[in-house]
Amino acid sequence: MKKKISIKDLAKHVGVSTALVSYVLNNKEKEARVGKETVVKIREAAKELNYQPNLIARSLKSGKTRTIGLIVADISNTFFSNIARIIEDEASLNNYTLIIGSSDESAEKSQTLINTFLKRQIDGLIIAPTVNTESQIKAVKKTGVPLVLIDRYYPDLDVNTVRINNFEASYKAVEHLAGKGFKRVSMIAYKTPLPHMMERKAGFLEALKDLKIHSGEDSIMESSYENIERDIEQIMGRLLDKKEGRPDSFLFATNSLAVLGLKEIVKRKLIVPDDLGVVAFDESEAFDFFYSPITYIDQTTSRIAKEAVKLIMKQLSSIEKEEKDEKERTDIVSHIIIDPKLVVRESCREGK
Amino acid sequence: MKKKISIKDLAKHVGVSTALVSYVLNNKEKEARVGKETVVKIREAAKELNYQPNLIARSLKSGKTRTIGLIVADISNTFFSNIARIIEDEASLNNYTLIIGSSDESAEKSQTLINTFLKRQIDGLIIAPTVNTESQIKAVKKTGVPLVLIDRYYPDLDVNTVRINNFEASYKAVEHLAGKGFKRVSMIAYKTPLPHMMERKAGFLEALKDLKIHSGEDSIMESSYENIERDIEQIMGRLLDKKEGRPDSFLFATNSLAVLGLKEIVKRKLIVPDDLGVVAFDESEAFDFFYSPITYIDQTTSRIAKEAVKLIMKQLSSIEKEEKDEKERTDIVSHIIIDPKLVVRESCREGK
DNA sequence: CTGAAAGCGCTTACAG
DNA sequence: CTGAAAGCGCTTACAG
Repeated sequence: MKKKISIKDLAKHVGVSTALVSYVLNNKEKEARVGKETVVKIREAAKELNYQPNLIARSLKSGKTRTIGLIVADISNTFFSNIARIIEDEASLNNYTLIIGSSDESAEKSQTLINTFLKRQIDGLIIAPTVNTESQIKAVKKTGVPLVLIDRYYPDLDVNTVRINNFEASYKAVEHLAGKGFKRVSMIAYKTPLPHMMERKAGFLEALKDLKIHSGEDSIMESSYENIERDIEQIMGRLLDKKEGRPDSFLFATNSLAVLGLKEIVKRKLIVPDDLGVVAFDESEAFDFFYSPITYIDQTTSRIAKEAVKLIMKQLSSIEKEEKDEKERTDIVSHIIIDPKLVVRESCREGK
Repeated sequence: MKKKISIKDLAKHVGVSTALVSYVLNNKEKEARVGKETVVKIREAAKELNYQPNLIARSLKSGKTRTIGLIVADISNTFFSNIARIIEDEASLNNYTLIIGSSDESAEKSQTLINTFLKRQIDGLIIAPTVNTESQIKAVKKTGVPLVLIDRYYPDLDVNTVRINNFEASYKAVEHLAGKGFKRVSMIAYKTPLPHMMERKAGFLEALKDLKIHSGEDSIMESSYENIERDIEQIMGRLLDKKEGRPDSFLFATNSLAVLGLKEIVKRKLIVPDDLGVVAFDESEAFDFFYSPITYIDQTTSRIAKEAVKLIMKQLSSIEKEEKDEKERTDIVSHIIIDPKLVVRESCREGK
């Protein structure tokens, strides 16, 4: 292992002080009025010795790490990995690096990740928050670290958010199904107090009422996060194997729910959309490949990601400005609410 | 923004030196023989003031960041996001944090990421290398940073790798197709000198020869990485629209190729497996959802990820030991080659 | 135009 | 049992 070379090594090599090396390598030779020849010599030495600055040292000095933390439920879920990818690109454009953590919908893991990231002095934090993390979010907010919630949020917290209009999304989905002649829609959702999910359910119920559709007491069925496979199997079984009053269509509240639900439908050799109409939230390659491509609610992940990074950057630059001007911290909170798009495909053609 | 509190603040608050605080908070009170009461007072103060150590400072001192860098082609690709997820979990078990970058198969981006990660003093690097990055890998190796290549590799480089037996995988796939009576197999692959892809092709060709199958000069068709959508459309068009000698089955060399290829098949209303047999590399939710679930070569992403982290940890602990003993660095390179599993499903039932 | 020095927040060998 | 001090690699105000 070759020892890493430092600014000190460079300084010795050229025969100047470390200060000069630092100025030159940060292109501040003008401000520091460094001699031309010295500049050239330092530059050459840096190249020759393949000098790589130690960003850890710089961070300690500057108090900035140029790192953004991203906490999602599960980075292997397409929805989140798509978002992560765009966030990575946007961050990189601004010279920020991304560190990623998966909370698995566990408040405990979420707390661990938040702590780790804060101790690592991240400059900003983007979170898709999990159940029971309201106090964690509040605590982050109190630290003053730029923060944006994506996808999910807490309405009572005065924190930046980027999300879709979930109520509207569900409403539109039902409207669409109704328009196609479906009469007995069931929604498959998660059992959780998370507001984004509550709103999806509320929009669904409101639409049922307005459109005078209903599907009895089973209109919304809920799965846990922990035992999603078992729960969906059970729920879909109960609904699909009904002798009477079987739903003629489904609204799935996430891509994971849809994927598992569709498996149950296929297992029973029921045909979409002839026997059952289907609309799902989120995207999934699987939706394209189902024999009857699934109509879905596009959350436009790339917009969510871009807006989130933009909000982080905005906060970062206002902090910088305030530090310079020694002004008090002003705190402007934004809520970016994106209009959901219903991407209509084959899975809910005219019902029977 | 509340000022972060440091070890110095704690020391002042309790009325001791920073040294004691550091010892206590690192559970080294015994080695340092700190007084019992002092220990208690320091612990309480730390809790009261909600002290969070600055890991950047610790890293600067220790030279270790407890960070692992992961560079893949694209984190939004299921194959890589699955791997990333397991690596995250394994790293976390060892108290390491993950930073992730996507190279987009570009040697330039790869270099930028490598540089950034090295400057950030990562303790280990896991890379799925891109074309023309052989020299980059060599340079990383020279720095002495623990390194593991996954999925792809360079045979001439003396660097740790974790990968499947690609030759064998293709061979098995063709064997399977042949066994099901398919007689004219085409492989859809990437045009790239990357060895893992070359071997997939070589295994394919060898199997064709051994099994006396052939599909003329079009047995292997190659797409670029850059224009994959356009290329696949063109290639599949050329093969599928043939008047004579149309392939009766396909081996797709990655999940992305398969997904696009299947779209072309569907577009032409050709039926899998009646008209065409299909086997693909990698997993994809889409494979489960195709009306005829796709037979695929399972790369067992979780094993790849776990072995990769294990190799990093092994290097890390041997470095530590050597530092302590002031021994010379010994350099043991491992190649973990995982046996591919063919997961047989519907997409290549008995051919006609 | 250039150098010496302080300091970011920690850790740790050393002295007492 | 405890404190003063050096040092990790950088940046930057200050003095000359």
